[in-house]
Amino acid sequence: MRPVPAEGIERHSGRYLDASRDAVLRETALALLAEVGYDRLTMDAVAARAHAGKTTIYRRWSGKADLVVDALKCAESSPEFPDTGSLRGDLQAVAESITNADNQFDAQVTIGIVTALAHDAELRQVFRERLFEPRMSGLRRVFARAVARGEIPHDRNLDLLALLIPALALQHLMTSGEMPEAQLAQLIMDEVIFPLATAPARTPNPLPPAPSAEQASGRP
Amino acid sequence: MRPVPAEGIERHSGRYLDASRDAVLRETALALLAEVGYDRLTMDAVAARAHAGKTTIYRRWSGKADLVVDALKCAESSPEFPDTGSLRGDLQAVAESITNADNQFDAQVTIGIVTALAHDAELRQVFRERLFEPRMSGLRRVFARAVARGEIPHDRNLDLLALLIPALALQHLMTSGEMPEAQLAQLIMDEVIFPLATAPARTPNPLPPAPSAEQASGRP
DNA sequence: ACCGTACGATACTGTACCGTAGCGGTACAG
DNA sequence: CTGTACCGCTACGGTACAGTATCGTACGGT
Repeated sequence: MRPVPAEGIERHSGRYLDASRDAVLRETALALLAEVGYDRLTMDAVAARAHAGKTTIYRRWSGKADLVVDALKCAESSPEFPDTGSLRGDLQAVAESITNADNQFDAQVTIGIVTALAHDAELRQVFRERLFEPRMSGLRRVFARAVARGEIPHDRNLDLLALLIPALALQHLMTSGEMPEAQLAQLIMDEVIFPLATAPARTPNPLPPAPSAEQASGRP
Repeated sequence: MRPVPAEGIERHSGRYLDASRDAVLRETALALLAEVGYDRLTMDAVAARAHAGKTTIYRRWSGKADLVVDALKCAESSPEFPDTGSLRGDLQAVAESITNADNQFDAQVTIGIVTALAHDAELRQVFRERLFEPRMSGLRRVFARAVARGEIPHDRNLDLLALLIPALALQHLMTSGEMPEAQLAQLIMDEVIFPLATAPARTPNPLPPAPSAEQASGRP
């Protein structure tokens, strides 16, 4: 993501930047971000935990914001869910993945930058591209497979369906301080995601489909 | 919430604490909390905006955390939705309320304390009691009315249903920086909340109801 | 009237952090 | 081999903030 010299600074001769320190510093920054959040993250703490001098950090990044954004950009996520052959099996795998370490870590990172997200558009974009979208597309693929199998009707909005899972997980994390237990995750799958995904097409419902939110005037 | 003398401090004679300053300071703290978040909120800013001396603050509260928690405790919310006579009408009212000022303010406050929430159990409890639960019970009443009308089957989990609305709103706020537009709120109601609430009872579904999340062993 | 206290305003102390500079020591290019 | 620039480490100046102290003033019981 960042070539050997930091900016347009020309290096003439002598030693080059030790690329192995880059990764260590990025990982340390991310770990601290998850632990204490953006505002309480200090450069001294990053340097101390990475057993690095602060000079080594500032030789690579211009400051805290630059370091954190770059660390987020370089953190790759693993958003792939196995194809178990059925929607119910896939959703069970998703439910179990919610409690695993990677997801916990991402969630803590998310909590850590929420405040900064509120007034930093660049950070918001990085968050969406690097944390949010990868999770979402993994989930979307789960639902797309189920549509292909014929388990989900074609009129279903898969984006909306996928959106529900991280939204509920994050809310639970905020209100309880911990990610959902496997039991709650399973409950959400059984009582929200699965029924909503597999309910019969909406034509039999005794009301108009209202495809694009009509501005409701009076209602009898 | 806080009687005239701050703590067990006995006041003997002379002037009493001006109760009208309490409310002003609490409102100012809450406003700043919504604007900049807990970590960036400073006592100097509260004092300056309230045209008060810092002494006046510290005479009432022991510090920043105490002030913010007390301000949250004293902030009452207005969680009542009108009964329009139908679930669809009620949900439209809910959708519209999402974009109004009170809700916007509460959401900004929520964002402002998310980071602190992550490692402060007391604050988390106050948040749940004062911000989260009032909203939730307002929503639960909407669904309870619909059950009474016969619009929602009795097997539906109303808590889970109510949970979806703030979860999606908050996630949208985090990823986009703004609360959902009326159009998106309406879409959520039409495509998620309403179908999930009013879908026929789950017995016709080709799978067991799984009423209390059975620890899924192997699935064939 | 008097006295004690709240009030706003300002100044102050102590701490925590950011970002830079300087220290030996060391690795790599020429 | 020599010079340059990296490395970790420590120290420093500058700034921002929490919380306290102090001042003159305005109240309000007694």
